[in-house]
Amino acid sequence: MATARPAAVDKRRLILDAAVRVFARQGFHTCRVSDIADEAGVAYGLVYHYFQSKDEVLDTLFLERWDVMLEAIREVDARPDPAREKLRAIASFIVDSYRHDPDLMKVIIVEVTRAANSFGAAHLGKIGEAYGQIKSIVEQAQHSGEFRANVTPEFAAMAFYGAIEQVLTGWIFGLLDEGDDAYERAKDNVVETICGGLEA
Amino acid sequence: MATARPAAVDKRRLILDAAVRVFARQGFHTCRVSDIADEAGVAYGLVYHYFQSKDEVLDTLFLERWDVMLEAIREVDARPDPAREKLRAIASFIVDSYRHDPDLMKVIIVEVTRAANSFGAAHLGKIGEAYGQIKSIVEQAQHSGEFRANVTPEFAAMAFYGAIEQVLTGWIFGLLDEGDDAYERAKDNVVETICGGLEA
Amino acid sequence: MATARPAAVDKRRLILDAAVRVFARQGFHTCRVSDIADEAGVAYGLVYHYFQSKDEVLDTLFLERWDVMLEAIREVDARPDPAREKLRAIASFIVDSYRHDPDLMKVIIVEVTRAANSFGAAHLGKIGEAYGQIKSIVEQAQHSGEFRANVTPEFAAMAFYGAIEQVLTGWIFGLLDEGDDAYERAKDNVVETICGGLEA
Amino acid sequence: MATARPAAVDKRRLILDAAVRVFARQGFHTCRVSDIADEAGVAYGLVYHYFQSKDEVLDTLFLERWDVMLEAIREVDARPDPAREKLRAIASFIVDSYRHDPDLMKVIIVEVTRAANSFGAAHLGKIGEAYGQIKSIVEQAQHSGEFRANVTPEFAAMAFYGAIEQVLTGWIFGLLDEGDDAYERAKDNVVETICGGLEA
DNA sequence: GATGAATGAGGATTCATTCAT
DNA sequence: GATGAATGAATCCTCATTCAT
Repeated sequence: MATARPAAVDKRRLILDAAVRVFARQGFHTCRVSDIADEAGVAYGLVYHYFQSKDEVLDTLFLERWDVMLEAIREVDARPDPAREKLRAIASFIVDSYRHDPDLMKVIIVEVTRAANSFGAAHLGKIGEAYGQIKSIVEQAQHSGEFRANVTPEFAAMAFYGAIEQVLTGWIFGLLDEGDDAYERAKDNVVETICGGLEA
Repeated sequence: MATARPAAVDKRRLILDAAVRVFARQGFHTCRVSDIADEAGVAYGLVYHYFQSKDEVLDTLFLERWDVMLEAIREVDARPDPAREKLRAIASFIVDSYRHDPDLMKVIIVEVTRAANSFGAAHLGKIGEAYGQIKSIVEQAQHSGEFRANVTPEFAAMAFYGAIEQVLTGWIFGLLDEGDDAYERAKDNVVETICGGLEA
Repeated sequence: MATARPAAVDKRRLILDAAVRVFARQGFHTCRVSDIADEAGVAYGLVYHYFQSKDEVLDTLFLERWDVMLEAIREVDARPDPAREKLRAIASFIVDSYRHDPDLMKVIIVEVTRAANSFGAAHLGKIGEAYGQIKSIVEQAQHSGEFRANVTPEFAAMAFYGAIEQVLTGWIFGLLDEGDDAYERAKDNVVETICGGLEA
Repeated sequence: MATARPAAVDKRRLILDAAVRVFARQGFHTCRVSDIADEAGVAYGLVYHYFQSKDEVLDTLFLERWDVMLEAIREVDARPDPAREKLRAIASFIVDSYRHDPDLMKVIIVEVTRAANSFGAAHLGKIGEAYGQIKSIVEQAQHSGEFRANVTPEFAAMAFYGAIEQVLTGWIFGLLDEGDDAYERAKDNVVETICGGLEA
């Protein structure tokens, strides 16, 4: 998710990057299109040169990043590893995404993934794809005997994703301690909790 | 969470109940105050006779219900049961809340609990109380040896709550099958997954 | 302008007196009918038992007091005194009215007399009666030779009344020093200025 | 106070000029922002493109004009003329302002200067500056012996300004005859009355 | 007389979007 | 590509007034 800018400034990219900061800071609904333009240092008419609407700016940010994640999950799934390793790799990818660009992940989670009534609804399909991938990993593990079969894969996928998202939300809103250690521990803990269970 | 109305109609209650339906159907931000009044069959201004603002209507709905849940969790925590039983009782309470009044739970989750930028922020304290209770249950279980200590209680609380909320969200948006069987299975599955782990 | 209350509380009077305080404190347009009722310690429906509207409360206050003033001016005019004495008596009456009940005079001046677009317009006739009385005094003095005839009586009346009202406004808004001395000096100064002129 | 418009229409000026007509006709509180926009022939939102609020439109009109007047008074004060001449020049300026643009002066007096509870309060400082200038002229005249010292300069300033404003108010509300003759006479009469006094 | 629940008209303001330059 | 002036739809809230009790 490198946001490297070409030497000759790409105004479209400039606007997208500015939008991430503004959405993260003020929230999508609270900010004005002109706030994005100001942050990017361009006239706000230019936003409409590159995007059809304010919505499309967020849609673009979400899809760009979510597709990278879906691709990463697909790649993980293709590995010959045990499910526990795969789930750990996925959790790791998501946590590292947050570590690398917390603003972007905040926007994606707060404004899209958890915004069930607005953008969440619009991107239900894309979001569901991720659940589907995870579900498929669990399914395979149940067939192979690595995982028990007493929990439906659909359910397990929701629990796994829900647990991670809740932890990120905890970081985003200061309910959980952050830092490199915390990020690494979180990766372990998700897998430990969901795969291994809390019980002794 | 009986919404039984006294024989002599309580207009305030009428408005709150109407608001649940309208918020669930259209979303908080999309509906107009007049939609609530129309749904309740009262005059526009009466909403403002009983509530300071549109926000306060949602705040009231949330707090009414959330306090019931906090009380239920406290009651569960006071029992001499193993943590697994306690967590099952909590999951059970939340799932039954959804079964009993899906509109209200939809509103609470979609418009408050997951609306991190608006009402979620306003009620962070109240929401955090629930996390704290769950954390405390995990903590005790770790001390007693019922739970392993390799996961922080904070983290476990987030994972547990996040998993349940994600499942409810799945029902709310039609990503997971619903029905009495599904509800009962969900209770087991949450506990099974978080406490017992997915692994064989 | 005694606001003495009968032993058996007269609620209508209670409301009028409360309205004076509320109008003076918050202004007519800024206060609510319920503010008046609260100040009077009655339910706000009662205001509508005694008065047709919020406007009528102010109308009543104004007319009550203004009629007293018109009567006083008529009485002064009937005296066999020189015009200077008559004008002094009128100025004196107005200043003493302010001294006796500054809230009431503030309301009358700020909300009626100077509120040309609202109540001032409604009571133009009554207000004009006062100008007419003063004009008549000047007229007589010009005929008798006490006053010069190089200024129209209409104009003189406006100048006289305008000067007094401006001074009261100065007190009301803290632009001029107040106090018993200031009040007495003001009476002299108005007459001194308007009748005698500033010039040496 | 020429309201001449540049060939290329200045919409901001268009809106201000329209606001003068609308405020004069309907009063500030009675008119809607859309009335101003309609009168100016522009879209509703354009008013908010140039001004923060409806209030700011009136503030702008007042300050534009009041500053011109303060400057005129300062210029008058700098002359080596007798106080009587200075006061006459000031009265003259105010009367001519009214003659030149009665709507604007009506708005300034009715909606600001005499609206003690709303805009008058907001501009107390600016209004007070005018009183201060006049006071200073009187003060100097008392030192030089041109004026008697038996009236405080503060008081004299209030009387002088109050007399003029009352006369303008008389014109505005049809209580005094208007016309070029009346305007000229008024200038003389103010000075005659305040400086020379009514007495023979 | 007294209460206060119930009514509903009225208007400022925001801001995404368009478009002429 | 860039700019920002111009557009106008959409809605929350206030509060005077009515009226059943």
